[in-house]
Amino acid sequence: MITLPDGSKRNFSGPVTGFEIAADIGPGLAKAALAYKIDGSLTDLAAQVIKNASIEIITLKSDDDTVYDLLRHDAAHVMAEAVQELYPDTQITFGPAIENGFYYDFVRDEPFNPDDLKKIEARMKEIVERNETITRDVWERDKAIEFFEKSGEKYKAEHIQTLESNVEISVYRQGNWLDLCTGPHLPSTGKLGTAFKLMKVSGAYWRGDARNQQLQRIYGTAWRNKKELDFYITQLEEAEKRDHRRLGREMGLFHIQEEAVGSVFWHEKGWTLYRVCEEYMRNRLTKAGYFEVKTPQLVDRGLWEKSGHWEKFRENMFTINDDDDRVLAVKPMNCPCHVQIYKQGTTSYRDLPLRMAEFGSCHRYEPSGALHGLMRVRAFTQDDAHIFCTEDQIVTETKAFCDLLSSIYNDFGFKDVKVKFADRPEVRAGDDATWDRAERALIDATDAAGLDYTHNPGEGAFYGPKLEFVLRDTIGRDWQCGTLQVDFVLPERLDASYIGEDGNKHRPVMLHRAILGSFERFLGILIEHYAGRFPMWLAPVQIAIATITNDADLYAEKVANEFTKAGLRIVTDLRNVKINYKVREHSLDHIPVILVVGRRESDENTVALRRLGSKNQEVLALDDALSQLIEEAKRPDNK
RNA sequence: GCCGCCGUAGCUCAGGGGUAGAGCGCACCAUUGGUAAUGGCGAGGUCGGAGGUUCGAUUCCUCCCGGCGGCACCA
Repeated sequence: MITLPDGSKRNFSGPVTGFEIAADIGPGLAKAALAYKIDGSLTDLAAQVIKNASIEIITLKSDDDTVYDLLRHDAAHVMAEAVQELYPDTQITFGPAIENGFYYDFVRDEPFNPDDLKKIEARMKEIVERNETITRDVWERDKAIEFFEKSGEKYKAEHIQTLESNVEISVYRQGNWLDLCTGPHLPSTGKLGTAFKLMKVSGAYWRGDARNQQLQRIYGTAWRNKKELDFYITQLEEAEKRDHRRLGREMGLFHIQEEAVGSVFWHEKGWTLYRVCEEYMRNRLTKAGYFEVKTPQLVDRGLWEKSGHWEKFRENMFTINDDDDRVLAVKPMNCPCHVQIYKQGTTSYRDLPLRMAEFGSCHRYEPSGALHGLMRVRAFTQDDAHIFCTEDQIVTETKAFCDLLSSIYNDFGFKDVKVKFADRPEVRAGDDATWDRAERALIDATDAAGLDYTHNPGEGAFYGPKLEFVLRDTIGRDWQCGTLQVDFVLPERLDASYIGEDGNKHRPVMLHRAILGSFERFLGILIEHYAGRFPMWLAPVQIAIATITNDADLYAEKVANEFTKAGLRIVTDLRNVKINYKVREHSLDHIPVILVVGRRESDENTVALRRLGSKNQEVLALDDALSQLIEEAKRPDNK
């Protein structure tokens, strides 16, 4: 007895395959069937159902994820078959479906180049054309190992050996090619269709470990039809247009050059954006009870040895040998310096919590391959702060921090924020009892703050567990920005204390926390989030005042003066070019508002207001435009 | 750091063993115009750097630097 998704039932006298069920329902379905689900688990069409079950036939029209996984996994196999046909000296390893596509990792002495990709893609299409039947066999473990050893597939053989002994060894065959694989797969290579494209070659380590051999990975994308493929390609092109490195150049925000790899040259407009964010943050922090400090860039290695950084973070630190044979490190973090400020004088329990903030300029030696525009730099500024408090205060401080953080993300236009709880890593400072306490405290605080969170095991900082705050941008990408870390270790190592109610010395707890993370990275995210079209309060230039003819110059200057006096950031465009040209230029510059003034406006004391992205304009009295735009341009913390 | 690709004008890119070309931008001239490109004219390049092969290298080879895409890394 088989139950279909619509609730209807069909009887079969004995075991049947998915294909037979589909055929029983109708020839069209039999032709379209790709795989089927038995009681929800995806299976090859050729597999049999032997008991009563509810089943669902999967076709190209079924639920997206399942179909894509099938197509993409098959695409990986077809690609591997093509590669081994073209380059017989190649070994296969793994080739899964991934988001938007697939990849396969190969072992081959010669590198694959872009020309090879074209050839492979063409061969893949031939294999689809051949419509090879895909069949599944179950092999004995030893036989499988022997087979792969003999055919020179060392990695496959090695992989089987690492599998648990009770794991079924299944092999999928298509034409003359076969692969060790758990499946499921399409019934034949023809079902893959041709809506796929090979995208790029890269290196990848065997089992993801940099100590292992590096394999050659070929990435591809695969879709249900050409239309979807084209849409995806177009999307990639659109994403490229909002790339912050491109917008940074086009909008004159910043640049990076080879004499200062990993460091940013902020141009006037970019620096304006930066300052707006910094002033906004400073104001929010002050209102939230923080005070601001500034600590040295170069600090003797002795302090880093005490803090544990010299041991745990040495390879990421820039160091300098001064003339007196001292070794100084350019600070990669601000925490040890903050403890030094904390330790000046004596602290009473009455002083706690102390919320010490710094827009701390840090340098870290990041691996060259990791550098990426503003997103990953070697010189950056954190919106860093350390809250020195008692253990009892962790909960309220955490809650207050979470509230502050969501309010700030909201102001920047990020509504979707997720929280991850990261607990003790393998390499850590402090004993297990301390970690138990720290993790307990942070979980309690998180619960008290009413946050939903997911677990991120083993990803805590070396000195304590942390909350990671992940925001999602307009095009659905996730960015980890904020963090809150509970630290019982550093106060101990650097001997920070306070005098308690009982008159004795106690250790404070340190909460390390950041909201934006680094200004550089956060601005990169903002640029891409808004695709350069910033809301008024962030826009480096808020208003362009453009004249129609020189008759309006005097009036335009008067308008400009009014807006400048009101603190708005404007440009005045009196050039002798057509208004169309001016509108185009300022629109391409992503200036949110263009005020056009001509003879008419000059006579009537008005402005013609046009917003970025709109073709309409609105004529307003100058005073009205002024008060309206002043209101719109207010920083959210001043509203 | 590793693998692959790339480096030609400010930007985007073409070219290719005989010292370079387009579009946009920029400068200048004309044009004073009503909401996303007015027309003309001109300047601008040690072809990433250093070696090598060659009569001759921007072009071919080697090394270095940097960029891009992945991988690894990301307190």
